Amino acid sequence: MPKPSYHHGDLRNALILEGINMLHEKGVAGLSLRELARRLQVGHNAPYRHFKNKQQLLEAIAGTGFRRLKAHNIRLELELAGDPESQLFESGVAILQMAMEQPELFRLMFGGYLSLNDCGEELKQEAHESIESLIKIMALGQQKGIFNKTDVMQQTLGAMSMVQGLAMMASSGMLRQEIIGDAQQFKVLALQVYDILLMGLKKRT
Amino acid sequence: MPKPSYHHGDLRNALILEGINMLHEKGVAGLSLRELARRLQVGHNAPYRHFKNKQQLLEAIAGTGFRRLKAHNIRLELELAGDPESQLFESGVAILQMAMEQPELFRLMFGGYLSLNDCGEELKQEAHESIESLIKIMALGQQKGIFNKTDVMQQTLGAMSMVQGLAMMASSGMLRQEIIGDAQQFKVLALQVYDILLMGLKKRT
DNA sequence: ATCATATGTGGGCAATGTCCACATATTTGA
DNA sequence: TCAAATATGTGGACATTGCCCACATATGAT
Repeated sequence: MPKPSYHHGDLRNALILEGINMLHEKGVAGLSLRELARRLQVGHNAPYRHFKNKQQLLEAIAGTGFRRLKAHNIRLELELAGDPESQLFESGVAILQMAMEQPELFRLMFGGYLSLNDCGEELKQEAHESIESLIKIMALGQQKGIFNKTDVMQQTLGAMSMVQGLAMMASSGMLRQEIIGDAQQFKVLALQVYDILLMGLKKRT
Repeated sequence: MPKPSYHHGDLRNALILEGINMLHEKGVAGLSLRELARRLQVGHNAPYRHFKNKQQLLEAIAGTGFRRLKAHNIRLELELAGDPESQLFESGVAILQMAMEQPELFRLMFGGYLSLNDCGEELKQEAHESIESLIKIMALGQQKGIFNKTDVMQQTLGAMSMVQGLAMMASSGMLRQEIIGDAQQFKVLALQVYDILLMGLKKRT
């Protein structure tokens, strides 16, 4: 039975979902609560019953992204158990893919729109959890003698920096046209860049 | 003689300078043309005589940043001629410093606010020139047998990715508090991360 | 059935980006 | 030299936005 009723039923989720759409269409600056409400056939104030302000909706949207990354990483931990090198690669690929396919979401998550200092504790937690497995990967790699034995945090930060940097340049269009022609060419380049990281991390044999 | 006249005299530059101030105070989203005009004691439409829209002012501001980086890199080319390793390091330090001291400007330049695809040809050129010397550095390093002999673009992209990634995380507050306590600690961490990059680039001897 | 709470509605306000017509300097050039 | 073209600045206007308010209606507990 349809619900042409006063209440929407699941407005909170609908806001997040349609919010993601609008984010992809118009970027984070173009995401408007009022238009969101219009799209969902709802008064311009209804969103405020579910989110204190625009920032909080953005945080919720970013949260879905972080949870997706975390889920992916957990799957990798199972599927590639004991193979930190592959885990590192695949987890990097996932971020790259996200940056290419949903650049606006990626930028919302990692571009500093939510200062992560003054945003909800929940998002902070989710962001942290999304990279938690990376720390495990590096620790495992060191333990197995694959990666150089140094500060785990250093290596984690190094790996994150490299991947994030490449992803950010890809998503911000900095090398969309100048350097990359097609997706294939980008894949090759990304692989080569990954090699540099790996050489920097691996033990010299 | 003071000029209490109808015309401001050098509004365009004043807009850019005060724009940089407001950028640091309120971030790129909080930069408002109208408040800018108010601060400069000028009608709310005066800015439009010098910039077609807000985006164009942002491009001009970003341009100053790119020119500064370019100037710094050129100076390095002279001062550290023939020492690509030091050039690479110092040019990375400059970016890190910018990201820490003027995070909002850094994010404007590299955070994808100006899609770099649909922005003025001039800015594209300036952005490109600001990283041009990095390409020279890598080529020189390979030539001198310091860096691995592979695709120069690959190494350039790798180096940029690592530095940009670290800088972006630093400027976006992602590791402001979680990982870093004071500036000293960050410097150490940055140095360690740089080591990973260097090991990835250098020839195995 | 009643009342508290959750959810949605409309009005309103200040701020913003941008368009317009108009005003005033400055420069040009005949 | 002086009128006309151009550059620059002004105020008014409009749509849009985020967010606050009081009010309306639905839902759920007692």
